Amino acid sequence: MTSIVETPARPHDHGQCVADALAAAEALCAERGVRLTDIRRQVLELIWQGHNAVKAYDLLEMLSTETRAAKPPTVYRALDFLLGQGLIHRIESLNAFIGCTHPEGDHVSQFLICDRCHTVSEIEGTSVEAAVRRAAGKAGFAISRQTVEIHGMCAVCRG
Amino acid sequence: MTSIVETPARPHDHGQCVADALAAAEALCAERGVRLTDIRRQVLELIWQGHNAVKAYDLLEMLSTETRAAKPPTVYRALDFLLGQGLIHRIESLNAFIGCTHPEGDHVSQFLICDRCHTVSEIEGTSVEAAVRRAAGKAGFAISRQTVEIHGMCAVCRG
DNA sequence: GACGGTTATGTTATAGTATAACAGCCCTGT
DNA sequence: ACAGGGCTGTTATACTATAACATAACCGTC
Repeated sequence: MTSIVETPARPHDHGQCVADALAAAEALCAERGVRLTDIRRQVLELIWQGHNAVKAYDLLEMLSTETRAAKPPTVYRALDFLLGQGLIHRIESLNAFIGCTHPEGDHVSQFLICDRCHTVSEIEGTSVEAAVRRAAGKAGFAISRQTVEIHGMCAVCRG
Repeated sequence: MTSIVETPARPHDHGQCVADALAAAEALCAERGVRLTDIRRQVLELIWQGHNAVKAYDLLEMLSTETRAAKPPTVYRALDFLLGQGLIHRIESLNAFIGCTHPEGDHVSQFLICDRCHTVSEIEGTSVEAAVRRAAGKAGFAISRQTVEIHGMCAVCRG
């Protein structure tokens, strides 16, 4: 079931978030010579409807019209593309996807996930990453991908 | 701040690992007054067949005999029990399960996952956790659960 | 040892997540 | 225009997980 969760998190001009994200996506794709097609842009925009993670089948439903039902590969292909370009992240512990807040440049993905309002925010700063790197280094382990997902309750929900 | 990482990929007496894990599970369940039934023990033992994460439907297959096929709820219930008792962990990024190496006492679960040999090791030590806690604290975020899964290549596979 | 409550397992069905494989269309460069 | 590659449509299916209800096993009490 589709449910676009209102994010109680700090009020802000969310239209601006969406506009910024889409503009950045346009620019990056142009720069890289890849195509941000209609479907891909639509999916990205739908994911950006809030600061919460969105599930593939909810996107599927949102993409469907009265006359035509979108099918899974359509949305999964768009998601694969957006993941590949670093425009979205996958939240493993939710089987869901969220817009990346700074798609220019590589960065690890580390999230604070509020289990009450479902807001997902990226952890800023490098200290967690540095600690992970040190721990991995000690084990002689070569990192290729980090998944850091912290569940709990955000400041707003704690009141 | 030391992070001791186990290196299970190296040769070792794995029978001892399994025996230790089962003995610890017996002891903990007895102490807590919960029942480590046949199915639960079987599932735990199957998960401990190696230091790699095991998928639910693989367990299902391993539990099935020629005459009788085990069904999903059977294995998922056992997994739920084992998770609840802290005897196994779930690896979100693999949809799979792995034996916990120190089930006594609470601890966060943080893993190094080799994408070549599929060995999963727990990161011991508190430095990553401490960094996560600091980052969450800065955001006023109350942690309830951490998922830290680092993919890459282990020392054995690199060397 | 029968009884009744609780916990565990069996069984059927279905929900939810994701990809394979092939066909056809559209963009782009020549 | 046309050829090639990339994108989308479509069908089918694999994989992951849970709901709901029926039956059986355990356990303390009488």
